[in-house]
Amino acid sequence: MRTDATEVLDSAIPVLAKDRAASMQVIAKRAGISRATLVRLFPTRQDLVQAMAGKILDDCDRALSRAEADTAPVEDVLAALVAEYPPFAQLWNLVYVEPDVLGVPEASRRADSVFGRTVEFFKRGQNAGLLRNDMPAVWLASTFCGLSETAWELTLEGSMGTRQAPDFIAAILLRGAAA
Amino acid sequence: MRTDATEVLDSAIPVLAKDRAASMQVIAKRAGISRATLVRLFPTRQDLVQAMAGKILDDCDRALSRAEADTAPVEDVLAALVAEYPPFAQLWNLVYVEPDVLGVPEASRRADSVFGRTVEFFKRGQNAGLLRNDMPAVWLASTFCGLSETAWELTLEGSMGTRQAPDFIAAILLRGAAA
DNA sequence: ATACATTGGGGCATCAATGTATCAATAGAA
DNA sequence: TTCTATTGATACATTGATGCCCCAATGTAT
Repeated sequence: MRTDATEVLDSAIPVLAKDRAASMQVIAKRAGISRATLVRLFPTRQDLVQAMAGKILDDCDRALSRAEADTAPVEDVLAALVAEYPPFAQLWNLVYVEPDVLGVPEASRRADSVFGRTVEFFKRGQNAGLLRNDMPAVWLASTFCGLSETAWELTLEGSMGTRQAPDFIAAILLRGAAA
Repeated sequence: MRTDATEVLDSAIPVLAKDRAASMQVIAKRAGISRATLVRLFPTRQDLVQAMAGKILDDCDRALSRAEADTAPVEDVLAALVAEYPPFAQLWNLVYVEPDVLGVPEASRRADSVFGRTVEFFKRGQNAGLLRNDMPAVWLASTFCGLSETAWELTLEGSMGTRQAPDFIAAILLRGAAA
């Protein structure tokens, strides 16, 4: 039964989200494997963290590419992007904080690139008249990522259902919390 | 020139926000003091972190007490609370993540209490008809804290002015990002 | 059934951060 | 100026995580 590296990464993400200083021991236990096997898959902690970041960035990449290519009305494209919020939550929560990522120029550059594309997408929303034009797109993109992170944590914690999260993000993002 | 513990804490907060694993060495340097002095002020790392959490919780406490006692229209009270967003951003960013806080029952209990009062305040906003009633108050309170964190990070990073932050939070929180 | 590959467990050296202690330099009050 | 308190610098032992290695146990393919 060969262990699947991707599954290990998936189980490691919420662990590191809870405690960024979680030891390899703890991460392995949560993944249901021994520390030895974990080390075999990811020789150093940096390798693990960067693989995680890589996976998250890949997911963001795919979602953004779909959004960029989509020719449907901007509001529909935005809804589709919101439906794929988890990697953006993780981008905000892990990638953009972990020193092992920011310390490596190449990984850091890639993270910036992904976020830059997110900003561009929100600019497109502004130009289409869907999003407010009185604040820079960077703020809007950050709001999206931040809301995603909030929703993601609420689901991890249990006070929000996974299926409710996209609606929550879309509702607050577009209309806010006013009655 | 006796070193002021509060100033040290204030300078330590953004450092730990950037890198939660920052060493005492780094924290001391950022505060402009030697590691020896830092250790004298806070004998263990736990002492430092808990003092930080204590200060943040105190600030939240004060802001909440003012909001609870304020008899002005709810929208004005909310605006006043939003104007004091930093401690809530830090609550979300540091207190609610640091194992050295969550691990200590008393500190953890206090954090929960503060957040509980925040939720109560948003319930009040719902009952007054100001805030939407189709989602639990916990979601709204989390949204507020999350938006505060986003705004705070944007100011730390430099892409948002300190004076713009409250308006940003209030605008998104109430009306969202739609045009 | 046999051979091969992968895992789990344990031991061990290393390293960085931590916590503790000491002492000279210096700022501020008497 | 003198005395006292506080700081900065340095050294040291301890601790916990890490990275590396080996070997027995287990699973898988031929």
